[in-house]
Amino acid sequence: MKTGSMIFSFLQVPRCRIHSLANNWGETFRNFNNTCEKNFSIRPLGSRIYGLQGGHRKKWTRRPITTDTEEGGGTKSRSTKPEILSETISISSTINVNKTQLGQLQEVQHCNIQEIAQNKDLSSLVTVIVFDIETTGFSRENDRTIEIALRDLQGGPNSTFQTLVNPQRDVTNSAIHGITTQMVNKPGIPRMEDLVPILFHYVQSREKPGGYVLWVAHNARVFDVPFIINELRRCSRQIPPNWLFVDTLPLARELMKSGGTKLSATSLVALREFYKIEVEGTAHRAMVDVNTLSLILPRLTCDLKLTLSGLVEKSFREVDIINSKKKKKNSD
DNA sequence: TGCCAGGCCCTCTTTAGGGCCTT
Repeated sequence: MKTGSMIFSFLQVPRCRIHSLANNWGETFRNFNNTCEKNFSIRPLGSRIYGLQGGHRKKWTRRPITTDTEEGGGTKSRSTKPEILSETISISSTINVNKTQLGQLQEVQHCNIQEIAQNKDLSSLVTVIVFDIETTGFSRENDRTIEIALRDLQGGPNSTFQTLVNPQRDVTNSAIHGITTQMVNKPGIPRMEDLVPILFHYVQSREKPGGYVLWVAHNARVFDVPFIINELRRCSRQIPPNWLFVDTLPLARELMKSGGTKLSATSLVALREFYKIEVEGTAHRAMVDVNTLSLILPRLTCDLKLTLSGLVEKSFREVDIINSKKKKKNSD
């Protein structure tokens, strides 16, 4: 067994001006749970909601093996009361990459979505993670990821994960997201191959025993998921078979088509304006967009009367993308 | 030389084309 260890200080962000988000978050999920069916039991985010802006203050450091988890290790307990947090925080997690464990994970058979969706105890099996990536462009072949952020909607300690990624090439679309070549092309920023085992380990730590991870992103089917698949392939890795994906873009289309709403477009911005969601920070930074979508998701699913089971039924797997590609290739 | 992303959806369509959506 080979174990690689690394310290990942992936957040050094100002925890400030998030009071409204903290309130919205709890309120959103309370309303959502009250309105929707009981089996969609996402808990309100508890005590720790981290700053949403600090893109320029994020810092990756690689250090000798130690653990310093302010939020998650349980060594330091904090109030669960949402509060305005002004100090800069640093979260570190010891990442022990156990290749045997990861190998076992990949041996799990590809899941049957219908069977999962019909599980009576679905909420105890599914971890819902909203995620977003920033990239150097739209091409999954030629472009690279430069930032990744995700939020486990269960909330609680260490419910967010965010880092810049070194693409080992110039960033030519800084005007879109504000991430420059100088910010990511330096030794302190992890390359994708460094990040993947850490990310897998983090996600594994959020999974429920024998459960599934439901990844949610806007335009996930066409952009984020194929992009991630290609990134993993370049690292000789695969999507774990217990990962499912939900694309909120078709959900938005469904809502728009259903009529009775003033939703006029299906972009993330249009949805944010439609639901009157205010989020601190600049759009097109990964964590800001994650927070936006995290607030949109419960409202969107509620409007569509979608339970967790319904959401799982609308999910897709890596193999579905591969199969649809093959299908298209054969029909061309 | 020409292309330079790709899939979904709509319609003035289906033997197609263009807009939307993601960075």
